[in-house]
Amino acid sequence: MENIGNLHGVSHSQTGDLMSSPHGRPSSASHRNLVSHGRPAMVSSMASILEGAGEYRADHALSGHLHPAMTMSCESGMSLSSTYTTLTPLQHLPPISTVSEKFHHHPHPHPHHHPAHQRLATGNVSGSFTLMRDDRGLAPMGNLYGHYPKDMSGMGQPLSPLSNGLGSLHNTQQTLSAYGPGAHLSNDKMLSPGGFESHAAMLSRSEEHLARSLVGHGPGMMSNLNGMHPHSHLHSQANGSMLSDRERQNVGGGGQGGGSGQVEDINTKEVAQRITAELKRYSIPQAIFAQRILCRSQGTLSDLLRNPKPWSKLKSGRETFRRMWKWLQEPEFQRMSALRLAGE
DNA sequence: TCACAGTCAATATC
DNA sequence: GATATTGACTGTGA
Repeated sequence: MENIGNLHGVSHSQTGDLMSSPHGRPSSASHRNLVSHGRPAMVSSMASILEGAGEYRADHALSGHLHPAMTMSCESGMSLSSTYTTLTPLQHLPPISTVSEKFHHHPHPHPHHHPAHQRLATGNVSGSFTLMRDDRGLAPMGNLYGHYPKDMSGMGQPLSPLSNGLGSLHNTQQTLSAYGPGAHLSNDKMLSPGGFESHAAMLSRSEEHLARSLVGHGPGMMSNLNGMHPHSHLHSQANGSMLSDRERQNVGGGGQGGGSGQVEDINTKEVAQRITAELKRYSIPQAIFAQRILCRSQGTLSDLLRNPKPWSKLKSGRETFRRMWKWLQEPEFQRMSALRLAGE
């Protein structure tokens, strides 16, 4: 937490909103500990990042400072708006029907509110990181990459093995420079500003590609997804605010943007495969990802990744896939930040 | 009331 | 330690 948090004065009241687990099952506090486990040696780096996770929110204050979008993920329905800019309250993932609603802190008959749990913000996938977050995110990232030397070197290139578009996403990472004008990057080393521009074009293309591959419908789809257009998307990224465009669109678009409802069709199998690949790539334990990004348990994530149901057959479960999809859409840097922040 | 979907938590397995 | 499996629970809709 570092500095970033301070920047945002926002606190999410909402925390409460999402607090309860979707089903309100009586979970015990223990549950929240999930996060804590995840720290394999391999993931040491990640672990460091995620580490804080264990204590959800005692220091909520911190999180409060964070960009709302980030911190609250789960609670806020993830929808946080992700915005690179702090100022723009954008959009959001539509409240996940399930989660968001359920998370509403209304007095549940069930005792299970695990405050801790729910509060944990899981990353909002939607992303929303503001520039400031860069610092935080980056540092950890470096560690992560440590595991993957190759990848690192390849920052310029698609980090991910995924053939389709993830690579592009990764590239986006380079955009970091954009995000944070160098300011705090010192520690982050890795992201060399250099590649960013050169990759801009690539990014745009790749992202577009990715979106398509993941989403069942054609172009129309994209627009539906969170209201983002591949093209606009790109531009913004180049500027370091990739989300801003989308957000704007969402905002303007109509309400829902956020998403949750807008996506018509996501290729769940593809998303599952990509998520699996990304988790492996960065040595991110399922438990961590599930908890922080999806607000779900490790078992649930494992099942979803291994046995993804067709989008058409999903109901409330779509929300979980949307979150995964959203996460994939984020630049690498943001993804990591989300994991980390959520943990904090 | 019942069936189903989604999830959790415990446990087994790798 | 991480992941996969599974039984049980809860919410929703017919």
